Amino acid sequence: MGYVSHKSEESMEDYLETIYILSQRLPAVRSIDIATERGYSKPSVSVAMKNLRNRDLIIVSSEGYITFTEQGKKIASETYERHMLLYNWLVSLGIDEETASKDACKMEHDISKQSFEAIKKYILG
Amino acid sequence: MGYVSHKSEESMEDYLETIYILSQRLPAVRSIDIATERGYSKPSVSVAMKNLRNRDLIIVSSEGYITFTEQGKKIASETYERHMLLYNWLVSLGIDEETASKDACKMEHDISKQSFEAIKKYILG
DNA sequence: TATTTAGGTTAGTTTACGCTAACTTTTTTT
DNA sequence: AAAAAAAGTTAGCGTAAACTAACCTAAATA
Repeated sequence: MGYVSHKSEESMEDYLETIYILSQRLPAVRSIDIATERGYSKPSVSVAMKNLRNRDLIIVSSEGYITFTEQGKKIASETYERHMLLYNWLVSLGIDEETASKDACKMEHDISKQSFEAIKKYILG
Repeated sequence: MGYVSHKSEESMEDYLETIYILSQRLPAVRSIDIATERGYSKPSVSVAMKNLRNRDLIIVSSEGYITFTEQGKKIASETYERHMLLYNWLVSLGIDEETASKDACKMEHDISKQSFEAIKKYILG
């Protein structure tokens, strides 16, 4: 019945990627760290974490520490890998780091697995 | 005061690109043609055209025929050029046409002018 | 100890952009 | 000429994802 949004998972992937990056930089990741990193309000992150929890992509301890589930880690690391591939490629083409990062941040959500693998093979081989 | 969406102009660019493509295929472009092409309802297109009109990107005649303003044509052709560049590149990497088109459709909105020019130079040179 | 600060949540708002329902007007068909 | 179809509009709905305001709890500080 009625209209069902076909919104992509862009926002979810971005959150997971942010957690992934922060967990390499910090001993533990909390909602507030994500809010600070992304420039979002606490409630925005709180709600987003609730959604990730409901989708079984993260686990939040009673102290508020965030870790991945198997599934969540898979999406996070894949998104990060896409980002780095596109970023490194753009930088190698002479794009400045800030622009390359911004563009990669957007493109990373758009490419199919097929295109990703093809680009990877093309760039690395 | 309050929250202001920082949504990109993706939807607007998509509509302009569709009009651009349809105007190469049809003698004249109407709202209904856009709705059919994109699989959108008439009201969705009607509202979108009102927005494009308000932004001075298109002109709609009293008969309902849609043409570009200078500005609108610029955005439309640039978006289309990005699409074709990315599409041709992905196809050249061995991606099937349908996947290449889908991916290009999304990526075309994401790359900065800088990255676009660099990719262009890289692919064509 | 009292107060402040930090972190998190809930409730309600905004904007974008799809949708359906219902209307008008014009054109086509019977 | 009457009815049906085609094109467009307006009004109101649903969802995602940001926001602020206001609240709670626990830890740090004065």
